[in-house]
Amino acid sequence: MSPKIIDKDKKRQEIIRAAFEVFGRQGVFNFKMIDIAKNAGIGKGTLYEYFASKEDLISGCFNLHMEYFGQTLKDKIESLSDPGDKLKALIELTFEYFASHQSILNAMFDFRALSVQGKGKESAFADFSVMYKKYTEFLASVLEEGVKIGRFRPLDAKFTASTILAILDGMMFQAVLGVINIRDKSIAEKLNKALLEGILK
Amino acid sequence: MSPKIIDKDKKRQEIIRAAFEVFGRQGVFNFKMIDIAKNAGIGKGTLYEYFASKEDLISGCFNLHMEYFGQTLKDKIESLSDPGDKLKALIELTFEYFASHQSILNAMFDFRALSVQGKGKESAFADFSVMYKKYTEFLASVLEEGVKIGRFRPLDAKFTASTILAILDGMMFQAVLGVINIRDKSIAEKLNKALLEGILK
Amino acid sequence: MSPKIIDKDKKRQEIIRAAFEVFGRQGVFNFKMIDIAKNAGIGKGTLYEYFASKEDLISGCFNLHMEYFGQTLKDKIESLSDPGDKLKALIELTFEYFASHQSILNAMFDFRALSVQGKGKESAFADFSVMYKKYTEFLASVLEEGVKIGRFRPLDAKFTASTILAILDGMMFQAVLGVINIRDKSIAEKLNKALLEGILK
Amino acid sequence: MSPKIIDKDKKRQEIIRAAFEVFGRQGVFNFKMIDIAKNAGIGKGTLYEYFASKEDLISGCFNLHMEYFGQTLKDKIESLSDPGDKLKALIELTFEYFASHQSILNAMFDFRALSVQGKGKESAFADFSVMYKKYTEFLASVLEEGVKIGRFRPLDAKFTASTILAILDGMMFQAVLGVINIRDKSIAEKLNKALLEGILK
DNA sequence: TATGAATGAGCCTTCATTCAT
DNA sequence: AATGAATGAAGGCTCATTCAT
Repeated sequence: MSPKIIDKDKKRQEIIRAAFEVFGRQGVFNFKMIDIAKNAGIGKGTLYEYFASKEDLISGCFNLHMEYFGQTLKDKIESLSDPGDKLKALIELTFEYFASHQSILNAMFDFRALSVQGKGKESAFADFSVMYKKYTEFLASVLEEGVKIGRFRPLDAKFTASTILAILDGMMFQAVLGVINIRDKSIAEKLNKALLEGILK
Repeated sequence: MSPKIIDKDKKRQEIIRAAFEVFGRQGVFNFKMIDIAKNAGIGKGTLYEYFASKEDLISGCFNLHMEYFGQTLKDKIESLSDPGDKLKALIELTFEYFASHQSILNAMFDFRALSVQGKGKESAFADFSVMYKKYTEFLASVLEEGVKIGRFRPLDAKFTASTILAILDGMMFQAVLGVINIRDKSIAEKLNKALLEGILK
Repeated sequence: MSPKIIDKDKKRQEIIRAAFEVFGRQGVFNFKMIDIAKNAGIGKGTLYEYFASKEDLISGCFNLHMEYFGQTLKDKIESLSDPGDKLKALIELTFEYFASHQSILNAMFDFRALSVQGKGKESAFADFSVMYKKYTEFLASVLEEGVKIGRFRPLDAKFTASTILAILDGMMFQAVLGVINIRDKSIAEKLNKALLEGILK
Repeated sequence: MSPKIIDKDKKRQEIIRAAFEVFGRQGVFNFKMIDIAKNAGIGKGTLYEYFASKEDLISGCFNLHMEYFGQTLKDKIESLSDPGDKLKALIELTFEYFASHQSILNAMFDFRALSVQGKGKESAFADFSVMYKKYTEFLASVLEEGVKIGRFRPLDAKFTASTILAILDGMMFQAVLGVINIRDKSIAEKLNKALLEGILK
């Protein structure tokens, strides 16, 4: 019975939520610690009870949501057996997830910039490419499975996986730019149709 | 049109070149003005003879290369008449351009982050989405032209254009992450093949 | 005079003991309140039940030990009648006291720095010079007594007292620096011998 | 012809001078960088053109004056040949130096506190005990020389050197406390007389 | 009484920009 | 035109102190 720990965890989550709001408004490169504190309704010093530094807070936000997004995908997709359904679900979930977490979506692209160089040297951001590799491999395994059971045409699984990820990624960025509307369900549908018609036998 | 003006322009270009080197090394979010001055072999104050501010320097770098890249595409593509060739050239040129300007590629993704919000309020970066729209429209017009002359199957030109851009964009990012090798010519080829087989009659 | 008061006093002493350990390790200028709380095995807030402020805690530590040291000297010296023995005892006791309270010795020199200026404005530290004057006067009275009864040669009591104190002080500092070993009994002996041979008839 | 270097050095000295004034007023433990900047009549940022950090400034001040004091002693004492004169000069010079640099004297005792522990871990302050050893050895060599040539009585050179240093040190501290007046020339004289009468044959 | 989570005043340090030379 | 010394606004982080439990 240690309610303090539960509170601590809740508060950490609440800070991360507040942080994403700030990221969405001011960007991951321009926000100040005080902005997040104010947005979370706490004092500046309190932030440092939950995060060791500004960088720790940023990577904490990133890690939490990558984990959460990954888990969301995993849970849904593992419940499906047909590789075609899996592919479809993957695309739909990605659109849905970021459609309902617009502020996280914006931040993701800042995280990507952070992950590539600069401060990210030794930090958790080094994992961005690891994450990409993992997703590509997962996608490739779905594709290979589909090919094996004769559900998909023969294809270069690795290349196709990479391409699908690229499309999703590129689309997300266009959503951030406001060029396309991620909430428009027809986009995911059209994408699914195009991909499946191009891949399915 | 005195020689001085030419010198000024040359020096500006030289500073931009030096800046991209620094961006590639330290990122667009972490570099200091002094870094670029040193890299360009000039004094700190001299930078301000050529750029009004740090932000002006960043957007100057961005704009110059977008212009240059756009011109490169335009020159090549306008010399072609077949929409299929145009599409092919677009993809190949994009890969080639960034394959031979790796440091610019890295910086582009930082520019994107900058363009979305934060400092970008009033700056030249607001044009990032404008540029995207322009490219999508251009691509769509190529596609529509191809459809009209019966070279491409009937398709949703706007959606397809958006998707192609997304693929290119996503691939570029994977290159930055080091997950794919942009210099590998077979990638552009495979992409072309897939797209054209999916689009061509 | 309830038992609670006794407990309070005990705990205060215990905190002071813990504080000196911390002083010895981290110095009187760098320690944090939390360090002492942890070292005393109590909560941060509890410190403030026993000391009104950080400065109060520091001066509390200082005062307690000056009192204790003063009392130790007094008890011993008042039991002696011969001024020569008194002088000898003073030197031996000083060496012994700090030899067996190394961490206090270290802290004393920090206290001295504190006492001179800075925070010391209104604080108990202003008494450092008062204490010095008192000791000099006491020492001078011993010397004068010795001169009066013909035990010491005629001498400038005030100056000699000041010099003896200076020697003790300077030696203590060399002990802190690790240049001499305060536990080496021969030092106090040599000092005594030199002083007494120089002072005694 | 590089006047800039000369200026830089001069300004560094000027900052150090201003710093000692501040040390004397506020102590080495309580001063703020802005205090020194204001006292030197420069901007806060300018300090960092001359010193890498607060700690660097402190140790810079300390080192400069130890060097200067050491040089002052050396110059004078090496010009003398008689060990008795050397000893006399050492004492007089020490009193004179700190009598005319009261603010430095105050700061020295803070430096000592710093040197013993805390921040001084890896810093230049670790040299305080080295300096002490050097002085003790120098003093011992003067004493041994005096004994050898029959100017001094036989004595324990190391112990006597240590004691003389202790007296000087202790006296300086009493001066800081305001218990004795360092400008009172009779003190150095009395000390010299006492020492020489005790040491000389 | 004991606690430790919360707080914010305060300070070191950075760095874009200016301007005298 | 070119420079770099000087600047000070700005912001991350610390830590003594408070106070609700």
